[in-house]
Amino acid sequence: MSTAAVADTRPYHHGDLRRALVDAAIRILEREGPGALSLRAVAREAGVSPAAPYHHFKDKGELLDAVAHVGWEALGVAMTDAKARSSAEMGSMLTEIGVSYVQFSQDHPALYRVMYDCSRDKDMLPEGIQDKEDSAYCLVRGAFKQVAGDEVADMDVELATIAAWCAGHGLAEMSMFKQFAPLKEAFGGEEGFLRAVLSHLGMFNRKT
Amino acid sequence: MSTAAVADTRPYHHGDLRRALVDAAIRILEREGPGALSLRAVAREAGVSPAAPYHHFKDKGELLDAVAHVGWEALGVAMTDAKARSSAEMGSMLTEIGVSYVQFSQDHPALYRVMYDCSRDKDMLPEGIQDKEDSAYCLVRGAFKQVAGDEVADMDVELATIAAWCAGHGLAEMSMFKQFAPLKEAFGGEEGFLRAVLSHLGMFNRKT
DNA sequence: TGTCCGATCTGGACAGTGCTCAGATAGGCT
DNA sequence: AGCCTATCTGAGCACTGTCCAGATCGGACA
Repeated sequence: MSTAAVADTRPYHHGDLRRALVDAAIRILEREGPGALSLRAVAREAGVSPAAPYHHFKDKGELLDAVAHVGWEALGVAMTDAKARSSAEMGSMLTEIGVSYVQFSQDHPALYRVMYDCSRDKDMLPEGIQDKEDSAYCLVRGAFKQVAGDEVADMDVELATIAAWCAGHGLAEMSMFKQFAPLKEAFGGEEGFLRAVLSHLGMFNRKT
Repeated sequence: MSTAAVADTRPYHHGDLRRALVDAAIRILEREGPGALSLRAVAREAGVSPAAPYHHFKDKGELLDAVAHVGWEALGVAMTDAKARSSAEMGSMLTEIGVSYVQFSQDHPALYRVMYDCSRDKDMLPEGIQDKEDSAYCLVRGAFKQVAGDEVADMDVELATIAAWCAGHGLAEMSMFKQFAPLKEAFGGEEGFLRAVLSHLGMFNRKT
């Protein structure tokens, strides 16, 4: 096959295989779930031999890291949008951001799982993900600082941010299980349920 | 047979292999982590052929379900203990339960992960796990009801319980990442950090 | 322009996995 | 005793992640 490759879909030295592989992985993730995400399946989806990915990623984990990176970017965009959308009414900002976070996890459950599973030890992650996660984290903390005002200590803002992030992540994971179906119905769907739960987080410290 | 028929699974000619397999799995989990938990490795650890487990579990997932079942039982015990230990000072009960939950996840991270990963759809879980999870869930709800008193609607208690569970699970997962190391130090270790975060959950709804 | 180098890609191979199945083994029942 | 059934084994299938020797091609250098 020495000629006629010009107009064909694949130029045999792929233009940007790295990118194509990440795209293929995300496509498989959304279509068939995390269980179907094998390196060979990704190569197959990209129309390339099973060994080809190894010229762009050290191993499967590194591919997953790249996928996670894309995920964190998308989540950051969603949360930034939510913040912007709610800036008019200050008090609801945190709720809007929280809802957008959980909503993202519901819209892209497989991708969301990869974002947290991709590496055992987050300190070892390539800085890309850390950055993005960090930037989303900073976005939440910034919102807290705005809402809390000046009378609150920095440490409290920090802890509240962590607490909110944990609550969001926990709610995101729990919402993937179908257990809350009746409650969701009672609150007029997914979003209503999320808002209701979010608004009850304070009860944890209720004084008697 | 006068031992109250404790294990309903009848013993057979090579011992109680079902139980031995679950134990072997947990041993591998604690020793080498979830990545090393293959069905063949479990069989190897139990000193049995790779096909033997299939006479006691339909597939790998069913073994994992059995492992998760043991995990939920242990978690239930830990939380019940924490509740009993704190009953003197009512206000701290929820915090104590929460701390014991997160502590358990830190003490048995691999087991904890299996407890939530073992099945895609929690509604499809064998009733054993559902029961245990349910019973732990009821324990938390009961504590909330005690703390909140009578003036609070049942629905609010329900939502608060869910919120607390989500927060606990989120904190448990987040704490597995090493990112909070400096903060943990600032609060005198794991437990101090947990208590601090837990006590800040209410800030999520701070009014401005 | 022609030649060669190094990055890219392939086919084949290896060990390990989940799972199935025909047969071996050995308790417990009549 | 003799059978029956649950239990266990070994071989084998399709799949996986990973590595390797070689094929192929783009672009730099002559």
